[in-house]
Amino acid sequence: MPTMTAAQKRARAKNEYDAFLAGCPSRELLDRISDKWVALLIAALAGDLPAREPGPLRYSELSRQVVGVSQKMLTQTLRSLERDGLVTRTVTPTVPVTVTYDLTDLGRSLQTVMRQLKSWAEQHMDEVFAHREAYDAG
Amino acid sequence: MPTMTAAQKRARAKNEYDAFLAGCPSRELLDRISDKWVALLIAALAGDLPAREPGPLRYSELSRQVVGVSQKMLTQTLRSLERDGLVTRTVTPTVPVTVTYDLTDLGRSLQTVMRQLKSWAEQHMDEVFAHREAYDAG
DNA sequence: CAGGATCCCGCTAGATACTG
DNA sequence: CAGTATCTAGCGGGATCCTG
Repeated sequence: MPTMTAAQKRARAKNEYDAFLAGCPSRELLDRISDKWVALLIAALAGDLPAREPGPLRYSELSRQVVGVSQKMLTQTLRSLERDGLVTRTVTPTVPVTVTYDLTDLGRSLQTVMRQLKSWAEQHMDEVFAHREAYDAG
Repeated sequence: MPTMTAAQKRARAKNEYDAFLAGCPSRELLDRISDKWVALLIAALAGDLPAREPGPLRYSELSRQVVGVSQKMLTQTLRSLERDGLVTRTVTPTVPVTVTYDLTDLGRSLQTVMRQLKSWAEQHMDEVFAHREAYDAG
């Protein structure tokens, strides 16, 4: 995520600075949390996955649960979540070293909201797909 | 948005097909609605902006309210929303032609959820930014 | 007015290889 | 095990010009 999007730069240049639409920090955050892997990692850590209880997970466990994530994106996303205070990273000096990740309270509060999004998707996807087919047919 | 992400292809290739994490339709939908302009357009059409009531908006009104969106992305995003049954597109044969966009009931139900996300961002951004500074300092 | 068609650039996800 | 480093291709998205 860039520090400032082209849209924001343009708005700034034109001196039309709209709080919600362009340069507002909450917009930045909205961008952040609507990231693909962010959503999945938070769900995974919250235990919001079939056959899993909430609790800390190790790096390798995460990479197994979040099917399809590359090492690069996993590390990168975890770092950004840690930076934002949404997850904790705990290193246990065993050999080899053990690293676990867990949600913070802040992270859990976010998860509550994210869960609703997931819920909406699950409830309405049939309807959306029906619309999509009708549109493509017409 | 691609029909199938690289992650999905990989999952399919490995025959590890996880419902929520890889190829599930609800995942696709989550991707869709976490789009930047989708969020903003829905908010705009819902009237979830300073000094605006809900109601239909014209193409040019949208492009003015959603600061920074290009014509291409505006059209593209509106089309996809229409295809998914989230907005309606109404053409009135005046000269020149008048086109208005409005949320459907489905779109409004989504907006309810999106609003929560926005709300979360607005309430917790200070905390997140504090974490961020601390992290960068350390 | 409401777009369609093109060109083109920057970013970034992803693959691969390496390491404490 | 839990990452880091490097390279590259692909495409999202912006700018620009054009039209019914």
